[in-house]
Amino acid sequence: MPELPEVEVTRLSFADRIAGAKILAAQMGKPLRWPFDAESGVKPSEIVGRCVLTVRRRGKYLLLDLSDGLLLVHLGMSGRLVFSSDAVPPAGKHDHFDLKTSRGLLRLHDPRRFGAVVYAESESAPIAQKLLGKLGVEPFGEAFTQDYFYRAIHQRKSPIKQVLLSGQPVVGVGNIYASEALFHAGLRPETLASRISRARADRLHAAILQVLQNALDLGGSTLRDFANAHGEDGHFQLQAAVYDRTGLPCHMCQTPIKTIRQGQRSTFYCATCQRP
DNA sequence: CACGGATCCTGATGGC
DNA sequence: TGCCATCAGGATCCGT
Repeated sequence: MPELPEVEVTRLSFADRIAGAKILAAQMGKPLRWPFDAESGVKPSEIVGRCVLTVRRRGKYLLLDLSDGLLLVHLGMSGRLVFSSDAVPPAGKHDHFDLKTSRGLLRLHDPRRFGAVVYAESESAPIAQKLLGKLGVEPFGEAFTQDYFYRAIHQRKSPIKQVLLSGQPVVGVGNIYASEALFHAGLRPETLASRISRARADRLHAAILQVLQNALDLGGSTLRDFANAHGEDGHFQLQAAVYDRTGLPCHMCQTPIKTIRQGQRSTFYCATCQRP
């Protein structure tokens, strides 16, 4: 479910409220993508008594810095975090991680269980490096320049849509925003990344930033079940230009939006507004 | 090494 | 109603 905007919206919705909280209990439910103690050997109960200092984001991961060590949290496809200071109902069928703190309960709800909560001693620990080490640059970071982007995609032989999804040149762009960015850049998703001109790469670079920023401003996309940690929906989906609009008229030219399959994922585009 | 495909899991939806 | 196939916001692993 969550791409960069949704992860960042989630982070912003509870980071300040949990900062400084003391951990009173930590419990895992059903297994997630990786065990909590993968490579570290540290069990949930061992972080009791530590404090949550800050909540950062790297790509689609949330990093909870503890007074000792950190937690890497990933929402996968269907994950959602809820943070509440009020009385909270007992863990349900799809609640797979509870972090009880002095400021409230942080709970991971994740029906498909592609998400993860993993402990690492530090960002340089093997497990942290395994998960974060190969990520591309942050779209809103200084390293994401037009030069960098053009050179990076110029070396890639795959269709540009797949390159955006790979998290390689740049992190945070998932299935919704890849289609949206390509629409705003007027680029066909099947276009081989290596064949994109500098001028069009620049347009795509700008489109990625614009689409992600716009989604952030709107609180993310709520297609099925996304909500921030307060339980509030996002509104980006209401203005998606192509995503999930198969057969509906393009807002720019009225041509029906097309869907294709790329690497087991749906891609949406306008065959008139977007050129190879 | 870069690429494409299979894969993890549960639930919603649509056709018959 | 039931059954089956397909699809869903991710990303790793494995074979080529």
